[in-house]
Order: sequence, then structure tokens, then C-alpha cells
Amino acid sequence: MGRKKLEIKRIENKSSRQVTFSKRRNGLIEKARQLSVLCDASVALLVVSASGKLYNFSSGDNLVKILDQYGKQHADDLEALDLQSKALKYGSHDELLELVESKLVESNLDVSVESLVQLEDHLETSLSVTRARKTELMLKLVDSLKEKEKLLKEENQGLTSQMEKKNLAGGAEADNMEMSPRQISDVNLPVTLPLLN
Amino acid sequence: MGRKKLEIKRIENKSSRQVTFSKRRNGLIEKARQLSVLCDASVALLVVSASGKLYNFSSGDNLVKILDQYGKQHADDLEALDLQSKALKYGSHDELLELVESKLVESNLDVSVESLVQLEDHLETSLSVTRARKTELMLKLVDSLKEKEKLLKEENQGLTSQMEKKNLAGGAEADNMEMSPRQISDVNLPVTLPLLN
DNA sequence: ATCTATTTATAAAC
DNA sequence: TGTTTATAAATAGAT
Repeated sequence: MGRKKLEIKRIENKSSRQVTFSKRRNGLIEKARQLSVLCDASVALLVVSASGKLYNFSSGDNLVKILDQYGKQHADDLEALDLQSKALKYGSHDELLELVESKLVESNLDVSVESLVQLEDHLETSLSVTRARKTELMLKLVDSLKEKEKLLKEENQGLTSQMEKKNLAGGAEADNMEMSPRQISDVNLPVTLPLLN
Repeated sequence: MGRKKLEIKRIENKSSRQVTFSKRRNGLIEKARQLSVLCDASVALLVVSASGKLYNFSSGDNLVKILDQYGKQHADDLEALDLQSKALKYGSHDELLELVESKLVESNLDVSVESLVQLEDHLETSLSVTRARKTELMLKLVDSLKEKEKLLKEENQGLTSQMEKKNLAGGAEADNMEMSPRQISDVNLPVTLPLLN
């Protein structure tokens, strides 16, 4: 809808691509808003420009909830993410800090509603990225816990065999102590294998 | 853009709301597609109707990647999700099963491209929901691993004190065995506390 | 689902 | 970016 009919294929001219991106992105977000209001629907929209800048819309406060419904896959996949997402990850944080700083400089009066709305968006984005990072680290935690478990079991084995030697060498003293090691070790084994790969 | 100007507020008539939802949803998805093609951008769009049906679009195979950037928060929050999402979660699975069944009944010829595309969408949704469930279970895994660790440490402590008793009672035999327990136990302690709450 | 009168979005130019 | 304007697209209401 413009002076000319536009074919739907990548716009080669960088400048017009940028202009079109800006216009259509706004249009798309507005349409998403209208749909959510008119039809009482939950809508979440994420747009990442070729340069890695991120824009988003969500009806109500539902973005996080909608995303939850769509879950989070294994962190291995995070490592497969391309450079763009890395640029985004760190870029967003920097932008956020700059923005907050500039807000602070502006003192506490005279902060427009729009800039607060924008700030809210940035914070929301930052929060989300932080959550992704948290998941990644959580999976590392699982690995480290498993490693610890392995080491503790080895240690245990060593202690047990030492015990046996002593028992053979030094005759049987009163063995009425706590429960036997094996009884404890295999309690609470979770059903893990089908879930983690 | 129609015979009359439409105010952007909830459409009260259920029937026209449904019709408008269907039309505008298609329009929105098409616009999202165009933006991604024209401007080489990543776009992810999720729409959940008031009745809990879910529709989505994503440029390329990027939905999952884009969602990864937005992360997944703690599974506790899953439990805070509203009824709509529950309806969605199980509704989608049921629908999926029905759909697959109907495809099977249709034998293996005569399956249209559109219906396969639709099936793909449903499978994608199901996969995503499954991933959310996986994350939830993963957090349970972490808890269980921590519990196991605690028990192993207790067991260890018990063995160590038994050892000491024996040593006091039975004189010193050759103690040139493996490394000492304490050295093993505290290796690889991950930086966990700031990450999990 | 299809048809059109209208409204809206937006391409090009500035 | 923001504004303007001619034109293409989307869609409200009707069928």
C-alpha cells in the first residue's frame, strides 16, 4: 500500500530496508495491539532487526506467561545460537545501563510517560535475557552436582574398603552404628534419564 | 478498513468477535511474514484466542531461538499460570492426538500440503509444551541431586567417625591409601546460591 | 467463504 | 526520524 506495489522479497537497498522496517514494525505492533483488544486475545510479538535490536509487544502482562507456555529447551542449544543473539544479549544490557543512567541524570522531574514506558520495555527485555542466562547456569549446576555425587560415591567406596580392611585386621568391635551405607545412597534416585537428553 | 470505522475496544457481539479474530489473525501473521522477508528480520508471533486456541508464526526456524533469548523462568511460576494456559496445555495435546488420528485414518495418500503444514504447527506447539514440562522436571532433578548430596555427606561423616574409632581402638595400620576424604568432598563446589532464587 | 465499500497502511518523496 | 500524499491492502458488514 504505497505509491507502488512492493514485491515481498528482501529489500536490497539498505536505507529503504531500514525505513520499511521501522514503518512496518510499528504497523505490526499496532495491529497486534488491536487484535488483542478487539478480540480479547493474548498476543506476544517479538521482532529482532538484522542489526540485532529487539522490539516486542505483549497484551497485558502476558508475555512471560505466554513464553512459559512455550517453554525453554536445553541450554546446549543456547550455545548453538548465532552471533546475533550474543550481540543482542550484551548489547541490550549496555543499552539498558545507558538508559537508566540518562534517566538518573534527568533528575526525578520531567520524565515523560513515553520514556518510562520505553524503560519498562528495556527492563522487561533485560529480565528475560537474565532468565535465559539463569537457565544456562542451572544446567551447569546439574552437571556439577552430578560430578560431586560421583566424587562422594568414590570417597565412600574408599572409606568402606578401608573399614573392611580394619575389620579384618583388628577384630570386630561393636558395629551397632547408624544405618548401612547402601541403604542411604540409593534413596531418592530421581527419574532423570528420559528428561535430560 | 471496512464499511465502517471500528473503535478499538472489545467487540461485544460474540459472533463478530470470532469473525474479526479470524480475519485479523490471518492478516497479522501475513504482516509478520512480510516484515521478516522484506527486512531480513527475525519475527516470532504467538496468539492465543479467548477460547484457548493457539496460533503462531516465526520466521525461519527461529521461534525456538528467539524464545531462548527470552528465557524460561523458574518452574514455580508455571504453577501460577491461569486456567487458560492449563486448558491450552492439555487442550493442545488432545487436539494433536485427534489430528494425528484423523491423518492416519485418511491413509497415506491424499494428504494436502495445508493439512501437513497445520500438523507441523501442532507438533511444534506440542514440542514446546513438552519442553516447558522438561524444565519443570529439571528443577526437581536439582532438588533431588542436592538431597542425594546431603545424604552422601552424612554417610561419609558416619564412615569417617567409625574409622576414627577403629583407629583409636585397634592401633595404626598402614594408612597409605587414597587421598583424604576432605580433599575430595569440597572439590568442584559450584557457585550456586545466586543462581537459583 | 466471497463480495465490495471503506478505512488503513504504507512507498516514495521530501 | 517525521510529514505528506497517492496508492495498495486490509477488512467490516453483508451475502
